[in-house]
Amino acid sequence: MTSRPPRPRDRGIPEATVARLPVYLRALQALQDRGILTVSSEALATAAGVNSAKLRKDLSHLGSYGTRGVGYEVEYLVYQISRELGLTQDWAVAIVGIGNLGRALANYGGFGSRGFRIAALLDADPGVVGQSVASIQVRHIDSLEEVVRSRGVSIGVIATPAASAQGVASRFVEAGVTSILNFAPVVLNVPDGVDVRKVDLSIELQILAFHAQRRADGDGRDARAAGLELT
Amino acid sequence: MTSRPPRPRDRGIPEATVARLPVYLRALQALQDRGILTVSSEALATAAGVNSAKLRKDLSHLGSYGTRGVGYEVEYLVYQISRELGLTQDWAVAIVGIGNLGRALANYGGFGSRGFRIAALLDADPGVVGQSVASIQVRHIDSLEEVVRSRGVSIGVIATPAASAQGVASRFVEAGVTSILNFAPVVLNVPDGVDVRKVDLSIELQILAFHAQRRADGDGRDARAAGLELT
DNA sequence: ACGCGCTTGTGAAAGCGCGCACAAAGTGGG
DNA sequence: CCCACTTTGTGCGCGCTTTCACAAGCGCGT
Repeated sequence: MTSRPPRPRDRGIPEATVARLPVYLRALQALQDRGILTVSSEALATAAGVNSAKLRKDLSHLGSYGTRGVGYEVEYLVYQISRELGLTQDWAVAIVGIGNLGRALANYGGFGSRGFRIAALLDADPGVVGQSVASIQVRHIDSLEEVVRSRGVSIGVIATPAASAQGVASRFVEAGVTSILNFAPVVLNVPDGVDVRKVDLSIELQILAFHAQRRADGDGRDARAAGLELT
Repeated sequence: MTSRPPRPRDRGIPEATVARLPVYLRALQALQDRGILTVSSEALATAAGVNSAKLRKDLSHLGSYGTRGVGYEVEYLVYQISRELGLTQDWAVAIVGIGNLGRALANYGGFGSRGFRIAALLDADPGVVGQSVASIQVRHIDSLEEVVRSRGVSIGVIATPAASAQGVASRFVEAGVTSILNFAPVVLNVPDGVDVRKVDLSIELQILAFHAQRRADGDGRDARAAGLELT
């Protein structure tokens, strides 16, 4: 709107677009690894599993980074998306709950290369505290506040059992963490201004089951015929 | 029109609603554990973290299971949602890739109680094959087809490294599995009719980082004013 | 029996996201 | 220099989602 020339990108990037940028970024990095310098929206869209028009519209929210008749320069686009997502800066992450899931997260290589640094691993179990996971020593949950402060943790990951999750979340918030990724199957209660994202392993399975059942129901008879009766 | 009284629910449930039903179900089961028999849309909506009007509209797609002036009977609603999601039947799940994530999934108690049964664990690593995880013996990936057939596996879970995911997916499809839950950070290529859902641990982190950066940008100064300077 | 208060179920409106289709813009060949 | 070809960026319409607001319905107390 107002100052357009010096500021091509708009601050209001649609949420749906934000959710896809990491997918594009990953596809672009894969292309980069293969030594590809330039890519068309069509090719990138295929690699990312989306419609090419959607891809172009998504990228247009960041600015006009393509060249008509040519496509997008891979390296440049990687940089622009990274910057937009905030991956050019360093994010200190603390993981609470070092069970199998916590270990899986700690060992997940993709973090380090994308601007995320695991600053601390915390657990309540004395048998786990002191162990070394992914070359990081697990500390007791009691030191959460101290760790957050001293290491500048800005993102908290909760991989505890459901019963402990709300308590951990509250302590994170109290300590000043405003971004939380929650793997526990509970709805967290946090004040405004705190951003919580939830990843729920079993919800996805249930959605799959719903569709599978739906397919099975319409199996044998025509799916459209089933839609005819009733209403 | 035809058989309406015995079949009040409509087949066309919006996708957005389906994605929320598991959340309602979990909230309801928590209420049930606390001995609560009846709940209003307002209370349930709060527990599930959604707007009450949205909740009512979602439930209305299943049928009229509430009582005006009173609310919803918890037990009845649990049954209705479970049935709609297909959780009253038994789903055999095979998990491929028994690393930390695969173990976390195998040990995740929530599955068994919700209609999902882990029918098999598979891995390519000879060092892992033969181990017992969650009281199930890990078998070699080569027996995937045999296992799917003999155990009636209908849902495949991929928890392998990215490089192996597409191969596993193709084998699942080949073996007749039409529902796949993918934890590997790649876009899977599958034929029409196969339902793939993706859970990506690092994408969620990147979305959090975006919002955190956004908050940080507008910090101190007015958010709108921040849009003026720099590039 | 009746009315009052509470809660559901649902029209209607507003908002958002998706994808088509095309003009604008750049490239390369002759 | 011009023309044919390629690919981006986006206006537009459509359908899905969310939210508001309220009529309809139910139970309870009197």
